[in-house]
Amino acid sequence: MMKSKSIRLTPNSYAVLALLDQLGEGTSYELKQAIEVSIQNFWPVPHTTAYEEPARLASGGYLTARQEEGGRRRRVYSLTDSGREALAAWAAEPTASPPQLREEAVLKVFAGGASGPLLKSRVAWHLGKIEELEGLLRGVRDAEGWERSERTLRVGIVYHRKMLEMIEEVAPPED
Amino acid sequence: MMKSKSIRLTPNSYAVLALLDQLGEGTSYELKQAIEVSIQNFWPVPHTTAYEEPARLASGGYLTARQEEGGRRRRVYSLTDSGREALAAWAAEPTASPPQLREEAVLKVFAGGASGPLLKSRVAWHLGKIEELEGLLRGVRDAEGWERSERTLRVGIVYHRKMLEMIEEVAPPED
DNA sequence: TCGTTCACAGTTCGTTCCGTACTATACGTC
DNA sequence: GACGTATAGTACGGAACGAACTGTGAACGA
Repeated sequence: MMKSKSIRLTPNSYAVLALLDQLGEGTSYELKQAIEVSIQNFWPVPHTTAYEEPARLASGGYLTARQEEGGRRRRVYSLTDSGREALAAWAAEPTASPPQLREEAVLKVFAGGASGPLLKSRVAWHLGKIEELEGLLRGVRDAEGWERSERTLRVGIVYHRKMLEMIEEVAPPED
Repeated sequence: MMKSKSIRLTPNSYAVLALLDQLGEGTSYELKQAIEVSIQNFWPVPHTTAYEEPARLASGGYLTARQEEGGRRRRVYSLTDSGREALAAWAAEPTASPPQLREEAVLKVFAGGASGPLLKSRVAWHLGKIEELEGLLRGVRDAEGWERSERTLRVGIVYHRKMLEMIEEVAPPED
């Protein structure tokens, strides 16, 4: 029984727990990669989270770490029972904080910027995103244990399509 | 000429500058209120920003503060030329960081939570949001100098409609 | 007219988040 | 076996954040 510091679990914590739950176990780097093909699109985190958060979680007793043998001797994390419980309890609550949107572009328009150029690159960006997600989707489709990523990728694709529709509605192409 | 510390301007800084530009001048509390009816929907900030950020901006020479006479003797902020310039320069750049979406609910689903209840309250939330924004829109429509708020409110309404469509598409009501 | 209450206004503070910039390791290539 | 480079990982400071708290003034009843 190791004594574990009491830490506060934030949404970022649960994100890491959920990812590790899927992976079974993994290093920070693997976490980072998993983030990129799964939650990044609806729950953005900087890559340092994949290094910092597991350490925090381990100190709280939610993860165990074992050292890899060869090579870089990286730490491989996996959930403890306590971690699994905490994750399940959180996921089971049917409440969630409302979605947040951060749109620097709209902020610029609000500040008096011209919307035209911003919109143009925004459209391109959404199109690129859709392609990217469809690529990831192809890669993930027949891999075992990635059903959840698949679902979130699909949601992502629909989301970006809707955003394109929105842009068209609020600012019909002039020319 | 006061000496002013060199500070880094973040999107939050520009948010405050833009608001003050619209208001002409204002106290932190007025800023806070303005935030709630304007940028909060596409650029969320905690209310403490309305108190902390103006102080930071003033220390950097982008705002001036004068003391109110009676009552609480609150500080009333307004833009300096430097502040106006910085704001204009930022707004004129046609680039913006990509939009970010934070969806705790999707994170929960990803973590194995049931989507049903989450979706239900989400739909209700979007509907409420639409009503709220429409209310604000009515209030703002014929007020002078609120054209920008109006525009962003319209975008907000379309946004929430699109989100409702998205929910319907990815999770058609079962019963 | 004093005290109580309550909504409004503002502050404090510790933690978490975040991005930048940097360092280190493995592995291929010449 | 040095060199380059893609991959992997770290350090760190400042900003963002939210919880909890404090202060202020106006309304009201006693």
